[in-house]
Amino acid sequence: MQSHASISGTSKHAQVSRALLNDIASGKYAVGSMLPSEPTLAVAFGVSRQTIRTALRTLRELGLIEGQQGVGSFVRAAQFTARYAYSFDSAVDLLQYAVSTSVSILSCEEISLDNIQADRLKRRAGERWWQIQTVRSSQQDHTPIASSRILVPYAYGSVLKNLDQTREPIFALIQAQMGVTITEIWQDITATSISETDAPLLKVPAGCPGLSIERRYFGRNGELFEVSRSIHPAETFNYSMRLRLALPEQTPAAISNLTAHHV
Amino acid sequence: MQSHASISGTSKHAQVSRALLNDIASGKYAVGSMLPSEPTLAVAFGVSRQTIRTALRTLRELGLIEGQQGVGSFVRAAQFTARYAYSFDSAVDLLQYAVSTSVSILSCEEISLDNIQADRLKRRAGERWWQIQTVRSSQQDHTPIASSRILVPYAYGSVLKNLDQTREPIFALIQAQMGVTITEIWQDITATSISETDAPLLKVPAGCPGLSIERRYFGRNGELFEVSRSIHPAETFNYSMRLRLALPEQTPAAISNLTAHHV
DNA sequence: TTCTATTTGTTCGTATGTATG
DNA sequence: ACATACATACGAACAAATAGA
Repeated sequence: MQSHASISGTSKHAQVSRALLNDIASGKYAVGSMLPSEPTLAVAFGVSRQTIRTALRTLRELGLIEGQQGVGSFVRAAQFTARYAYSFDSAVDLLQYAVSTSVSILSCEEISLDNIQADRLKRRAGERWWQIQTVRSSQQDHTPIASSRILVPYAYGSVLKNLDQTREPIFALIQAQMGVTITEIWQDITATSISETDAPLLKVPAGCPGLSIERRYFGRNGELFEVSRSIHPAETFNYSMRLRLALPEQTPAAISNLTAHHV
Repeated sequence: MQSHASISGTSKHAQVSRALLNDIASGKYAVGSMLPSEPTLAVAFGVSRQTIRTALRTLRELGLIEGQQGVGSFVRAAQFTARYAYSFDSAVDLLQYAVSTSVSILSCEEISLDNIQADRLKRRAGERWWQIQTVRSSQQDHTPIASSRILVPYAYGSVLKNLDQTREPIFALIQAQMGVTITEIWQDITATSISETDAPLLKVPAGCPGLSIERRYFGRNGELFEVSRSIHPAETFNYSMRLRLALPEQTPAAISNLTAHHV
């Protein structure tokens, strides 16, 4: 009945995502602005809403857009260009130091976000989250390495059971037990003065310089799964990484989908 | 008409992908074997083929299975090892703050490595290098952002001519003028107390917390092209990055280290 | 506060296209 | 030629979240 033929060799959704990719790169849809609604795009491109959704999913996987239920899809980034790439294996590298360290859980409690927290997380004040406080120390000499404050949405509280009996990081527990995938981590590194509350935990004088690493773990659709903030004493912690020049062959698979659909 | 109810809160395709994830991990579907066909799975799970496809796409994105048209879906791996990649465009991100800042060159002189420097660079003491000292400030309010000490091998001294007239980072100059390619960057981030010498440059009291970023630029054969160390005042500088889940096809060969070393 | 319209998310059914054996 | 299997596409409906009246 309908013409399902691929006119130019590539699929319709690939053509649509390619067109939108260009529109975003060219600034027609600026970063931060909203895309037209899916039904609108469907009419504009002359395809079904499902096809539009397939195209938008590609852009979402590239990190270019983000969909929000009840609101729309907004542009997150104009380009996905990788020249140097830093990659790591979550279990091995991200918490590599975990193997020679031990964690003690100071507290694990239900909290309501106050205004400051809500503002920082871009959430609503009063939302219920779990808050875990831990101190990580060296297993050899028991030197404190990090004081961490971890926030987990209330709905994921079940992963916190038997927390002291597992050695896995919480984001790994959420992935395994809740069946979700963490696709993006935002990491902010700053230097701070170690606060009065952290100083005794880290066994250093208050006011000492410390390295603060805040991480936010996001899922496929931008859901926030965990927020952690760790304070490390300056003398005992060094964050080092190696960045390698990314070869052009290593472009994301989704892009090759757009250009040459079949090899 | 139909029962679209979410039984346990999560979507059906998420439940299906989770179930298949377990089946693959448990060995019910061995690596190299084929999954049942999509219609078969649809009947088995009591969902539509579309839902099965959504679940299979998740597994495909995780690199666990691979679909082949006309054949079926193969199991590629039993376990999902997450790999996150941080990618950036050298000019945009690595020195992104350069666009709204200005650099003043305090000194540019020839030095001989002393024992401490030689040890840190893993070079011989007495080697001749160029040393450049700069201060970077905001163009708006002239707030100091970074005090940098940059070392360049004596042989590359020619790129330092007219240094104050260019806005490009030195590693880019070396690449362009010496015809080499920087393939690897090592980056170490630590918190320190701002020293007596840096404090006046950054217009902060000595002893304040500061973020130290040391970078080493290597060529294809491991040649060291540049070493830079920047000290940033804690209040004005925040090193943030976004790590995205890397698709298995990409497999960037980068190595990273996250270490806690003790003095 | 409640109601309503809008928008994305999910799911179903159905049909056709394309690659494989 | 034929059957099988995945890939693509359309239409329709409901669910959930949101924004505004």
